[in-house]
Amino acid sequence: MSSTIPLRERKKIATRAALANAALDIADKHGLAQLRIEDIAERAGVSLRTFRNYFPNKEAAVVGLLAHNSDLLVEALRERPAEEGLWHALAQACARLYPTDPDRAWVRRMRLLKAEPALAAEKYRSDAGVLDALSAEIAARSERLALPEPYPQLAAEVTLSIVRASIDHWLDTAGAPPLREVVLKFMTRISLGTPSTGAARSDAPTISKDKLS
Amino acid sequence: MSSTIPLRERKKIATRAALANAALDIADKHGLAQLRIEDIAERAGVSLRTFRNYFPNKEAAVVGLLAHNSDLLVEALRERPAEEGLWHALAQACARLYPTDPDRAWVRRMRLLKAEPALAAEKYRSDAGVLDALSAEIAARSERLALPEPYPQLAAEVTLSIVRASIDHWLDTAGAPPLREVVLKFMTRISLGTPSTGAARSDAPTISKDKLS
DNA sequence: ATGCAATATTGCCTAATAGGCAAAAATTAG
DNA sequence: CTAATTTTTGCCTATTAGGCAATATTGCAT
Repeated sequence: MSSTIPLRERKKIATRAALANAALDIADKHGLAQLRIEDIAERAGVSLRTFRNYFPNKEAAVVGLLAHNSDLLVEALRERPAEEGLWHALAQACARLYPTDPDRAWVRRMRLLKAEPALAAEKYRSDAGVLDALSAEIAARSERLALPEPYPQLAAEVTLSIVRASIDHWLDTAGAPPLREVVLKFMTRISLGTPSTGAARSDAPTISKDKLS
Repeated sequence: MSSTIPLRERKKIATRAALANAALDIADKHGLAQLRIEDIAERAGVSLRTFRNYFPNKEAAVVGLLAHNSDLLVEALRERPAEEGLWHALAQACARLYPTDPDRAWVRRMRLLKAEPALAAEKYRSDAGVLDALSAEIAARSERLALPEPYPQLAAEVTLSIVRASIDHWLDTAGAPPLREVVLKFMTRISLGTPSTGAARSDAPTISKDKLS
C-alpha cells in the first residue's frame, strides 16, 4: 500500500533513522563521552556490526540525517523560476526550507552539535556534500549568465554560512522570530554581486566609503 | 639571544610542529588510511603516548597548526584602524594574511585537506575556534556602532566562508592570480549591509515582497 | 508459489585508537 | 643545589574500526 519504494529500501531507511535517534537520545541524556556504539546498536535493535554498515562512527550517527535535510536546499533552488535572480532565488530556497519551525528532535540535534565540538566536525562533513551539490546547481542555473568559474562555489559557500549563522542565532533566541524569518533577514542583509551586474560593487562602497580610512 | 619564551614553551611548540609535519609527510606520501599515529610519533621522535598529549587523533595532527594560522586573522583585524568600515577592515585583514603566497608545506596541507573528507571535517573544527574569536573581535570593534547582536556572528561566518572559497579557488588555479588578490576580489564581491546603513536593504526588498507566498 | 539472484545482517577476528594513572625525566624557581 | 612544576613515558584496559565469510532476508522471474 505505502509506496513504490521497495521494502528493502524502506527498512534501510528505518534502520538508519532508528540508529540516528538512538544515538541522539543517549548522547542527549548522558553526554557524548558516554555514548558507545554498542548501546546505540542495542537500542536500535541491530547488531554492533550492523551499526558499522550504516555509520563510520558514533558522531556520524548523532548528526544522522541532517545531510539529507540540507539536500532539500538544492531541490528548493532547482524549483525556483529560472528568470529569478540568483541571490533572490537562493534566499527564497533557504527560506522554503523552514516553512515552519523545525521539530523538537531537530532542535535537540542542533543544540547538541553546538555543545559538542567533536560533532561540529562531523556536521561539516555532511555540509561539505551539500556544498558541492549546491555549487553544481548554482553553476547549472547561472550557466546562461556565463558567470566566471569560481563564482558558484563562492555563492554556495556564502549561502551555507548564512544558513548556519541563522540557525545558530535562532537557537540562541529560543525561536523568538521564526527561523524562516531569520534566514530571510540574514540573506537579504548580505548581498552578492556578480561581475556582470556589478550589483555589489555599487553597494559596497556605500558601506565603506564614509567610515573608511 | 633567542627569546623571552622559556625553553619549555619552545620545546612544546617544536614538538607540536614536528608531529604535525611528520603527520603531513606520511599522509601525503602514503595516504591518510595508511597513517598510524605510532609512525607519526616515531618520526617525530616521541612516544606514542606523547602524541596523545598533543593531538586527539591523527586528523588533528595533519591539520596541525592551521588554526593558529587563522588566529592571525583576528590579530590582523585588530590592527586595522578603528575608523575603518567593518567590511573593508575585514577585507584588508584577510588580504594581509597572505602578503605573499603561502609556502609549499601549507599548500601541500591544504591540498590534502581538499582530497580527504575526514581532514576537511577536522579543519572545520579548527575553524570553529577562529569563528568565535573573529566574532568576538568584530563585536568589540563595532560596539560603538551598536550593531544588533547576531550581526558579528554573521559577519564572521561569511568572512571565513569567503576565505575558504578563495583558498579553494586558488588551489585549483595553481596560483595563477596570487591568493591575496583572489581573497580581495571575493571579499569585495560580497557586500554586507548593516541595519544602520541599510545598504543591503536597497537591494533586497526587490526580492522578497512580490514573489513571496 | 517456488527457487534463484541480489542484498543485508551478523559473528568472528585482529589491528589500531583512546585515554586514565603513576613513575621517571626535564625544566624552572628559590 | 634542592624543591616544585611540568612534561614525557610506559602500562593497562575499554572501545573503535573494518575485512571476511556464513547466514538470513528480500526481489524477481518463472
